[in-house]
Amino acid sequence: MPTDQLSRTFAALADPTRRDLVARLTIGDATVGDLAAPYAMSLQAVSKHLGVLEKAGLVTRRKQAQRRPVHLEAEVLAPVTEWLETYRRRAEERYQRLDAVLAELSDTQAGSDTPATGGTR
Amino acid sequence: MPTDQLSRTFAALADPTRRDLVARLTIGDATVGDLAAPYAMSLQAVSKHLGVLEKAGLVTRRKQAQRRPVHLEAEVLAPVTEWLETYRRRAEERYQRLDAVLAELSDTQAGSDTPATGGTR
DNA sequence: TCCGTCCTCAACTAAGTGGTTGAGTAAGAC
DNA sequence: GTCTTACTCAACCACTTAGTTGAGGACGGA
Repeated sequence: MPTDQLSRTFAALADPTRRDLVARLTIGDATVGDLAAPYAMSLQAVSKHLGVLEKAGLVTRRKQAQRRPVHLEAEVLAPVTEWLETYRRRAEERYQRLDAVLAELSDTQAGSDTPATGGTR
Repeated sequence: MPTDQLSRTFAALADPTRRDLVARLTIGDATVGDLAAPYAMSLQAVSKHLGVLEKAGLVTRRKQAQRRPVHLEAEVLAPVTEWLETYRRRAEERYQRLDAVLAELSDTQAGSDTPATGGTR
């Protein structure tokens, strides 16, 4: 896994179990045992998943006696959303420019019967 | 890598080279060779990266003589953004409820020394 | 027809992932 | 003290990933 922050966050969310953990943590903090209960995998496996989320900064673990309550740090989702929105928007703008060009082209064609001069494609 | 769509998309974006490819493709379609040029890795490696993006549905490849122009399918970013926004919002709502509880608690403390008679506000 | 360009496929390697089990640690309960 | 709970750490496994090199296919140009 590459070491940059955005990559770590994307990678952390590229697993259904970890996304489910994040989803459940929006309800409230929970201990490792509570979190692990619903899954058909060992507690250790879930602890590892939490480790991945922790390295990505998505989650922090407090100490409370033997418990280790897990807390969601939802702010770090923001840069990810931002990246996605930036490029989705950029792509959309490009389509709109393209549509405009096509519209102009078909106007030209409609206006005269001479075939388009600059026929690309 | 798990086989569900959302996981594939997150995983595809969890690599800086692939994110850069997506970013550059918002400018416009490009051939594999053009895309590979700036990177310090083989053409084959870039072709593999494009394969990953293609499996995630983020990209399609046309045939045009020997060229294989790559096209970005930006719509598939939407479900990812949606997932992120859903849970970011859910977490935020929880914080606001928590803040409200805390505010009420400190109001009660500040307002009188007799314990709260009823919910103020 | 042969040649060069553009690209994919196949095989391999090193490193990382997601799971397992077993052992160990820290802290409250008795 | 001893026991139990809640968890982490370490070693191991099968599998995937990101890169490499080498070979080859498809197509346009001379």
